[in-house]
Amino acid sequence: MSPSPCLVWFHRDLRLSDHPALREAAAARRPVIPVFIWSPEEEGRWRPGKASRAYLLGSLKQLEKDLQAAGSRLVIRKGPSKKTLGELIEEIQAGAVYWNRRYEPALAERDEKIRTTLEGQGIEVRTFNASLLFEPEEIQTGSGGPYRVFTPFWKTCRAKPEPSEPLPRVRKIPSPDRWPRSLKLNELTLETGKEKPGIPALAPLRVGEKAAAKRLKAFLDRAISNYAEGRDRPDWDGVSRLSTALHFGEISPRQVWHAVKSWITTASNRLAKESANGFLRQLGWREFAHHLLFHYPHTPARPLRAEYEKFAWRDDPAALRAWQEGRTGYPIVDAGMRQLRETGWMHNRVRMIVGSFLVKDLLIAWQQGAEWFWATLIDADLANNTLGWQWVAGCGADAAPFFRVFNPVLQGRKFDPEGEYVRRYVPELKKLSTPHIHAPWKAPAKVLSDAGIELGKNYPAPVVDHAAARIRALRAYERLGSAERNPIQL
DNA sequence: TGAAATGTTGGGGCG
DNA sequence: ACGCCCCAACATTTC
Repeated sequence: MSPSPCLVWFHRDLRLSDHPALREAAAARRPVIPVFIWSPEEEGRWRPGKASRAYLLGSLKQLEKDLQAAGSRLVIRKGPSKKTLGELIEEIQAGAVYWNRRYEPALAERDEKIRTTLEGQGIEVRTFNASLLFEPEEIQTGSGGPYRVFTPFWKTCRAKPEPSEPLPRVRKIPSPDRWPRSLKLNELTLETGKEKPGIPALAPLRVGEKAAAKRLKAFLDRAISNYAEGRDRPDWDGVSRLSTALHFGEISPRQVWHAVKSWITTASNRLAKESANGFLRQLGWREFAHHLLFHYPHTPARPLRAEYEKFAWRDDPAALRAWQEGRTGYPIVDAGMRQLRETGWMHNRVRMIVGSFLVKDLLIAWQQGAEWFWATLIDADLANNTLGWQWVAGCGADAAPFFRVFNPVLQGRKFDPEGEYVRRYVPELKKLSTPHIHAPWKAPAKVLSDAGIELGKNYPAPVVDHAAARIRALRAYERLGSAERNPIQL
């Protein structure tokens, strides 16, 4: 009698290398059935947005091909996870289900319930860590609680044993005698959402596990040695751009970690080594984001610092739309927002600038920014998105103090000094000379007309005056502070 | 992973 | 020679 099949339930681990669930199942010499279940309603408000779904579709296509090359298939289903798994188990008489864990609160809870149910039915369940260097519970403060400040969090992580080496790629996957039925990928209708905006065009060659490995190699070959400077330069190709691949698990943080570590040992100069360590620290922020989300599950919607619940945000749909569409009149902000719409991605430095602008210059609630990013980013990740917005709004863990207001003109001049980034995404300003590129409203009339720009006609005048908006933001923050000191008695 | 306001210092012009 | 003022340049404080 042949051993019962094992289901390998794919989540955000769309790869064949360093995939513990698949590796263990394949090593057990029992038939393996890789399955992907589309059940977005189980993610509640934070079901994948439009851009994310478009990328997911591409990534699943690549995974299908890669599984086929290993002699296997990807079984695709949709419906409630527990019910769908139950049906599959029944159909193929599976004896085991393996998966790599997810840590988003709703999903972690769902998966634990499924585990309990399956185990109650006598099914073997094994789960693994494939998407973090350090799992949320294993890092604790001296008093046993979660961290709220990055530096001590990361220090504790670094004091632990190194993350384990990545597992080798699974090359041959044992097949069952009979495959269960499967949907076609396009039957998941991942691309048909009606909500705005449209989806970015994705080049298939840039999606999937192989593309992710290439991206990492290219980063190590070129940009990492100058990452200390390059990470802040949206006009350069100075960052890894691995966020999307990491979110979908086309590459694992362990793979990135060890590749960078070994690069450091071969690097010759001190600056390059420091740059690479700075990049590892960025992986630490990703860990920290997951740690926080796990321990403070309410934070995608509500501030970690409770006093910010009372902050008097403005409701301003017109300004919000101007921000979303890249029509604020501040070139660096508009360039970022248009890069986001056109490509589904934005440089991190610019994410901070546009975030600060929404929250502080426009005084619009950070949650509205988080929702827009969620809909438009191909790398949308609940942990990272939550941390980023709470950081910029000053209401999160280890956040920028509220009075730290980015000046979009100075930031533009500092990090896009030639204006190349602005000109790439805001073509109306293409002919404007560099000294004026970040503040067109201050350019002499002749300079503007020579560049073919008519403010308010083919490029907007600033939606707010930054100096005045900054003061307004500080006032709003001040009121929050005084309310805190002198709470209204009920 | 700011920026603006305010304070300090030191060189040079000048009476 | 000296004090005074101006004002960068830099440092510190404040928001």
